[in-house]
Amino acid sequence: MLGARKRVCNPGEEESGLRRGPWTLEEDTSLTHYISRQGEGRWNMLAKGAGLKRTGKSCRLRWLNYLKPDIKRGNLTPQEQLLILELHSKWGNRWSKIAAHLPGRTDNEIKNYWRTKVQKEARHLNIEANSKRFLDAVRSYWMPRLVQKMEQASYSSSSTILDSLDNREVRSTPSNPPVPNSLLCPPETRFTHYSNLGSDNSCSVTSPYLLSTNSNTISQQPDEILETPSCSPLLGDSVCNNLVRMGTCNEEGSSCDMDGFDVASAGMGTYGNSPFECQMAGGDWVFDSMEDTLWNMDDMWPFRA
DNA sequence: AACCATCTCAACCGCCTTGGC
DNA sequence: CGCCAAGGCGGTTGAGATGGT
Repeated sequence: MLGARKRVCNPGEEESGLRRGPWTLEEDTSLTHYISRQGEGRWNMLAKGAGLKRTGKSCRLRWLNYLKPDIKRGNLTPQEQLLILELHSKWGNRWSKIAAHLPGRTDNEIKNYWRTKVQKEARHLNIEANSKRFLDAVRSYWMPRLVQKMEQASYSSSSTILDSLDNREVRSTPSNPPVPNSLLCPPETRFTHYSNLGSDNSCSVTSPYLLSTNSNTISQQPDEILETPSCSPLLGDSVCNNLVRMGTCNEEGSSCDMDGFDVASAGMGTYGNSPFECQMAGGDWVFDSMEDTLWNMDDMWPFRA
């Protein structure tokens, strides 16, 4: 991990006597010890009490984003990425709200992930990151692959996905090229190609996911998708189990209820009952572009070469 | 080896909300 | 009601790490 760093306009102490910039080990220790004795909150008082020449805000941020014991380190798992994508599609840049559904992850981390990975991908595709177009592309292209990878990991290992799925381990190789659609998922999560394009360039399908082989832009009805219930059988037991382990699902009846969000709606299963409306939007460029960028940008999308 | 470009992410900024008075 | 302080949140920055040439 990168060391503590910070833009330092005026390194060291300011005129006010307050320190800024990277935290020292001593400061971290003082803060941690003080909170372990006194608890969190009243940050300005806490800063004084701990003998820190920092603002209360700075202490709070340091604690919540870095020092808190339950903070999870390391790459985001496919499950976590999937959740972020879907929750962001539902809530937008409500980072703290999204983070609340990812145990051990901070809003800052998720925000950074979105900016460095997702927004960059959108730029590559020349799509506005928060646009419906990009959301459609994510849902129909990125999410299915995350689900596929979760399933693969579950099938291939008795250990947890969380343990085994470092993104760097799932890179495509010459023997693991972009997968034909029919092989993308286990049967229960297989995508349905859409067809029957009408003369008006619209179509409708019923499919757990929509993966175009004829490279059309896809749109869908977010509300319908987001209201679909619970972990469906489409998701597969292994993935559900891992989501339960994450605290994302509850075990009873494979129901995933998270303050209105359910994992199935996170592109993991019950798209199947929602009719999709798809429209042509200028031909092949989106998915052609995705093929170019998604498969070639290492570590950017989870299934990259 | 040196240089440059790009990426990562900790930390700050400023605005908004909340709660106490 | 208004005022103020504290906390919370999203946006932004930039130092250091990393990769490419």
